[in-house]
Amino acid sequence: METVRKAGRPRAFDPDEALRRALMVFWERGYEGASMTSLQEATGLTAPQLYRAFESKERLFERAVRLYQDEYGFGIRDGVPLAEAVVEYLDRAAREFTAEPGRGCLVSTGSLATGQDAKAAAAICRAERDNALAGLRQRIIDAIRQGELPESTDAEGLSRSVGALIQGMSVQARDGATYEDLAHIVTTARALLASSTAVPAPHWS
Amino acid sequence: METVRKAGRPRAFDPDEALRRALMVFWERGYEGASMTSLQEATGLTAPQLYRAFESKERLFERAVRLYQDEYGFGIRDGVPLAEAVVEYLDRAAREFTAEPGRGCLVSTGSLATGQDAKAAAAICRAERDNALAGLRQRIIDAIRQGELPESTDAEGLSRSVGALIQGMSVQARDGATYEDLAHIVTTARALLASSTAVPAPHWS
DNA sequence: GGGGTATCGTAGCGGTCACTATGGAAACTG
DNA sequence: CAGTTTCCATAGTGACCGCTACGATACCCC
Repeated sequence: METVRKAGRPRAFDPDEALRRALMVFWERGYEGASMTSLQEATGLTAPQLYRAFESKERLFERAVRLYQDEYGFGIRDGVPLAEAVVEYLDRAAREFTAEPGRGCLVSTGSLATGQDAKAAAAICRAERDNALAGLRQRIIDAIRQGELPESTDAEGLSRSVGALIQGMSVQARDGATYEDLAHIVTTARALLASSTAVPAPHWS
Repeated sequence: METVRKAGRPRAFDPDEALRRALMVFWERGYEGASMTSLQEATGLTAPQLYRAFESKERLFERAVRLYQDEYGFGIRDGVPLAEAVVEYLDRAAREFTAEPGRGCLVSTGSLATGQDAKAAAAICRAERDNALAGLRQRIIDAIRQGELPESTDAEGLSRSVGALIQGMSVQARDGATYEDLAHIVTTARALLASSTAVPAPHWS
């Protein structure tokens, strides 16, 4: 996958590196809180450089969300009982949301606004949230079908609850919660899952 | 508490009514999404009228949050087992967050941004969230002390989890979830509380 | 070298933001 | 009545927003 040489003056910066830095700004400040000026400062680029490379703030955010999913995103792990995988999922979220103080999740809390500028960004995040929730629900449905969870399990309720815990952890992380704070939520959720799981709970402490 | 007549031209509008309408705008669009222009349109007032009555957008928001707590806020009910009261709390939140489509909670999701303008608003909301979380935790600690919940209950974890569910429900409500959607979360939380409650669960269906 | 092309840096676009200066109007007091 | 006080409506303010026009510059191909 060589970058093909083309006519014209070559650009004097690495777009991937710029995107990575822009992501950090969006992650820290949210979509609306990240002004183009702050993005220019973080990337060390001028406005036209950013616009030629990424077209608009909205598209830049879209790319940043995609990079976020690729680099920092995570899903429910396969090959282990679902209850265990979900707890791992929550724990990884708790760690990541608090890796930098006051960070949270780019998708969960990076854009909830209904301002004119942020409407597109909010739609992007909403779509990602909806997608994650749907995937989680499907995983639970499959687990029920395979006898991993009792027939009586409310897949809709369990997926929405786990999603809500993630989103709530993101809010609390932005409010300054540490990993130790959020770990309490993970532990509580473990109990919830254990109580709704037919198979005996694994040997975690 | 009569409003005392004073010298000077009387104002031609009802500040309480204006505040009430401003609250609705903040609730629907969040702090940053609610521009002064939109607030003027919603209240039918001019900018100087709003500024004379409320000093600044930030103070207006502060007053709106206070009115929100007074009019729409709710707490954990006394006089019933805590587990039941918490479920009621969650259910009322679910109903309120979805009473208007895409509304959610003013305090939970009305301001998470770190933009320059919204910093004060974010601090107000964060303080309210911290306060609510502390109150919830205290209620749980008291319940444990009174034998209503088992000694082994993790008060920090339970309060943060319930708080996270509220915040997550707010996110999902803003994403378009209906009461029926969120009711699944309430039901799931009921199971969580039942499993961690020493006293037998009440006779709800 | 010359033409084509895409980037560069400078400078600034129109628009919206929260907010206010100003002068007149409407109530009070004495 | 005059004097005082407070609110009214009009018409802006400067700052910042996302974004771009423009002429110069640096690479490719022929």
